[in-house]
Amino acid sequence: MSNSEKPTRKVTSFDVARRAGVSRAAVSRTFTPNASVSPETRDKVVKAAKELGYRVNYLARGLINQRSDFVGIVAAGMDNPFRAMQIEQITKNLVRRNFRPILLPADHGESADHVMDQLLHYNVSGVLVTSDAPPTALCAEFAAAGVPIVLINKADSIPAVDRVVSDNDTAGRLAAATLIETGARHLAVMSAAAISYTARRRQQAFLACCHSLEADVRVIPVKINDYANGFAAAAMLDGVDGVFCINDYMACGLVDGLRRRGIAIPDDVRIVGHDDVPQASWAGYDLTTLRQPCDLQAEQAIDLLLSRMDNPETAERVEVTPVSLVRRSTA
Amino acid sequence: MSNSEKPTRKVTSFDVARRAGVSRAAVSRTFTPNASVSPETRDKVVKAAKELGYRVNYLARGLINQRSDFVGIVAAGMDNPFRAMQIEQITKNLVRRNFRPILLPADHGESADHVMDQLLHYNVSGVLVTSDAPPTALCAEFAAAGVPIVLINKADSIPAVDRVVSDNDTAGRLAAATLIETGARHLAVMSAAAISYTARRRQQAFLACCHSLEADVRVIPVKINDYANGFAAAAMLDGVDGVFCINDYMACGLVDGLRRRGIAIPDDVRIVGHDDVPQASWAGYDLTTLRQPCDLQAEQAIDLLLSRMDNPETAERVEVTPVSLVRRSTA
DNA sequence: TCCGATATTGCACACGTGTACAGTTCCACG
DNA sequence: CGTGGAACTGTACACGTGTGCAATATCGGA
Repeated sequence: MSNSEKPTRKVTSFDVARRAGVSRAAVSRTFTPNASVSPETRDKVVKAAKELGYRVNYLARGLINQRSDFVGIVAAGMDNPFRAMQIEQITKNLVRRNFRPILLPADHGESADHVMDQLLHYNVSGVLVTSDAPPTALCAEFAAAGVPIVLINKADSIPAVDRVVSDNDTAGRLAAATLIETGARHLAVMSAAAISYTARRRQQAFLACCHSLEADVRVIPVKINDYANGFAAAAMLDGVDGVFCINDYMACGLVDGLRRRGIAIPDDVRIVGHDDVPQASWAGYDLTTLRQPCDLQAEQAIDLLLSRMDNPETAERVEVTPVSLVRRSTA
Repeated sequence: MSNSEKPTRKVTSFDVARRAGVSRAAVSRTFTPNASVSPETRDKVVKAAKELGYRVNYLARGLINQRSDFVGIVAAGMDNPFRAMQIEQITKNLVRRNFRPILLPADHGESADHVMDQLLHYNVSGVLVTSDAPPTALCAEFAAAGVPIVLINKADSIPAVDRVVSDNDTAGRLAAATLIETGARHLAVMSAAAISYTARRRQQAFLACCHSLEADVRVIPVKINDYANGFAAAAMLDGVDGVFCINDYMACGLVDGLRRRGIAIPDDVRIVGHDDVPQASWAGYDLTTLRQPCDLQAEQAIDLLLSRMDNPETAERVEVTPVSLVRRSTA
């Protein structure tokens, strides 16, 4: 209908004010919660805004408010299906709470620092980190800028940085107990402990529990906790009849590797994974595993973020995500 | 070392200017590419900036430049592993080009509109959409605001909206040819054609090719193109010995469902999937499938975004992502 | 020495918004 | 009718930055 209106300047609150016959402040107040505007002027403003297609410029608002609606998510290893679940839950939760998630992949080594450095340019309200833990110096810069950081399943204590960790101790204990209970006598744990805090922690808990039960245990080292390494590790299981895989991603590989070699699951080898990835419940795997409720974990992490936004001076907190055993057919 | 410096005001270009003994404009020019600053003042500014921990406020910069570094990604169905790959490639590509991806999940019906509406508040440089196509009215608003939109694998033509679509025609043809070539005589295609443009298109191409070859074909309707529906559909294959699954996600379900019923693959039933998801190459599936190179697809989509940013007035373009057959053991 | 051209600098304005402050209106109550 | 207070409105400033314009400094050549 309307002709081509080339010089479509961005419509501002000033335009709306003029059209509604009020001051620009009235427009601002109309779109600011808990501001004082009479119903009549509000109506006039809303009407004019709708006619003009006006939207508040959140960048300008963030400038004046000293805080934006952005939350950074720093993630690595997105090939792991668990990471996909995690990111989905986190982003949905953030959007539900009216934040905008800005997602930064940080795979190759030092890029995590670089990428987080970028975030300091945007007045983000907070940062969630699921990749390697950022260096302490950088964390200090965020703290100085008043930007809370929450680490998910990562690393040891850093000053002024909150953390959410899944209950790795219980996980290790449950894994050992389940394997033994289902008949395993020669246990093993598979993990690239050097890489990840989580892997290291679960491995330790598993070993500790096995030792306390005086069970026979070995460590099967892998380079990375992924499918390929799990598959390859099937060749290194002589004399083992029960394996705890640090995550399901790797466990799927192990299952396929064992089948390829004609080894029966769970009769010859029992397997317990971790995470309860979607593939774990696929009929092809039907993996006994430890469920890590990443919807709850996302909730916890974002709660921590908000509470530190409100009072930044509190001591760092650690929230533990509960773990529960999901019994399926591999153990 | 330094004492607790509570009133840590955000450090601005003004602070840097004072410390370096220059004007604020000099600071701005130092951090603006292709600006005119002498090497000496630049050095002074850089030194002062480092000492103070100064970072350019990109929100303010975006305000003055009328454009931010943000690119919106609207995605649905993140449980599908292909979506995870897609998002990983897109975000990595964007970050490499110095954009910040803001990821908005849009699963439940109308929320895509709502979520995209939010983006108009942020002066985003562009939007990539992999969920359902946004309504035409909304697209017009983006066009008016000068914000390019690129649809990935979605919907039909919308004015001023560029698209990237994978080569669905070739996919359907290759699938049919491969199934027949490997001995199938009674074909079927599985897809929730009502839901998705891509599914509809691939199905059509497959049927057309079968008809032209005078092969026996059926359509097996499902509600959603996911694992569970693929698994359940294994019960509906009487007399079928070759199936084209619209995506690998569903194909994995079908494979597991058939195995459960004792049906041999590929001897009794041949299967061709689509996407070449990571699971397709897992030993447990070893799926013959059509590879859709989503790294290339991301590149194409972002190229379209950039080229429309430069000249917004051009007619809408459609880029086709090539598809290639990956022969594995299911066909 | 003088002059024109070039490189560099600072001033001042603009981007679009939130809100303190003072001023105005209006109403209820004495 | 007078008055106090509540509700509302507009003015003016602030947020942190990029850049046009004019002014100044520098330099090479005649």
